Amino acid sequence: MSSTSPTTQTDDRRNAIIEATVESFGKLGYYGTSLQRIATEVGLTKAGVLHYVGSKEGLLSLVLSEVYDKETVALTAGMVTEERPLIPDMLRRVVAVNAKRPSLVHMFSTLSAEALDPDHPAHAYFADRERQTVANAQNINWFVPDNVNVEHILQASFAMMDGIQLRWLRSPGQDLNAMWADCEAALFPLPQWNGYR
Amino acid sequence: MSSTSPTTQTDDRRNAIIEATVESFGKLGYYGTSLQRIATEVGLTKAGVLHYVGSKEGLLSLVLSEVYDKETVALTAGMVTEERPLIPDMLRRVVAVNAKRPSLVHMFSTLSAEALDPDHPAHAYFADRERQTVANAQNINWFVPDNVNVEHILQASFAMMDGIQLRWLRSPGQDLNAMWADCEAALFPLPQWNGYR
DNA sequence: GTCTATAGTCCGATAGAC
DNA sequence: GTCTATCGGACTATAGAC
Repeated sequence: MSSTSPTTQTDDRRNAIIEATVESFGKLGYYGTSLQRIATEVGLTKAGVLHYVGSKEGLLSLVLSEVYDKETVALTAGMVTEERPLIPDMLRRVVAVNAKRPSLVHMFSTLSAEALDPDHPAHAYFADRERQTVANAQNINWFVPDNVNVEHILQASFAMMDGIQLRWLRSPGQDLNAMWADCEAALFPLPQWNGYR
Repeated sequence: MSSTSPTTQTDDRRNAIIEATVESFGKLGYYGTSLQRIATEVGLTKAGVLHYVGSKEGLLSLVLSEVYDKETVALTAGMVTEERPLIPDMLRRVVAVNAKRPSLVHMFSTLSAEALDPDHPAHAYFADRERQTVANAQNINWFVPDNVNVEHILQASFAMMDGIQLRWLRSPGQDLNAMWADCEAALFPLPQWNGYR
């Protein structure tokens, strides 16, 4: 073994393909994206790109699986061990992460709408993802005021987050964290949620 | 003048084109929809469809303008004259209308995500629509509890509605009105909003 | 690992017959 | 008003040279 960081050039290509794909899926969706576009972006031919991803659906699998491991799991799972986990606190952290990755949020927003159609190649992925997000969060022993329905507030919160992210992406120059702060004030009004957020 | 209902057959074609387009834009988006698909659906050739709509962008203008007049304006505008307009009440009415038009909601959800991209032919339409929705609602003298920020609660509510409609469309067989009832309970908690919803 | 070449299909749009 | 025919181009994917 002559190299300590193996296949660096191949990995660079892979990463370039992923980056270009995230950008294009966000902007044009899966149907609107062509292999030629990705190829041009990374300086290859169509055949060159296909060598890496096998097919157009391979592009999709690549970006979805790549992102899944790195983002979705770690965030909520990390709060299982906290002593006094607060829902508004968790939501604020998710938003803070997303605020730094607009292109990823853009891709997920575009694909998740396109994938409402049951025939879309990513439909099952997004349906599972929705189920898992709520299910994961419900495994935590949240510290909330009396008479609060945890399932309902989680569902409502994640729905609002999707909607506010769409608005954030539509109007450039806005601060997602600030927009969410206003949402938090509406979702967790202060007499009731004093000490719980 | 020999006919009392003029150009009936032409109008029928137009309506068939609109219906097929709403369906296809929802399922496949603007980029994913082909004139051939619409033509096949309404029993014409591509050239036949182009006779009615001029171009592919004409399809888009057709469905957006057709829907705009009939839906968006009437709903919130009608509450300006009410004596004691309630925000939760208005939202419930909007949801009730949408619950009966899943294909329209589907089209708007898909296109509004696709049109996040500033180069999308419907980008300006959706940006204006977002501005107008909040602006219209702010012209009403809502009856709300003290210490409630009307602008924030409206923005948060419409964002949540977008998100819950995505979830509704993703999982068939759910009742949108029931899903929204849970959201309403979270957004307008009962000690504070007693008598205001 | 990357290329060229090509197959085969589909695209939006136009011209012109009827 | 609807058709056929056609243009020029884009698409995914494969085969095979280097």
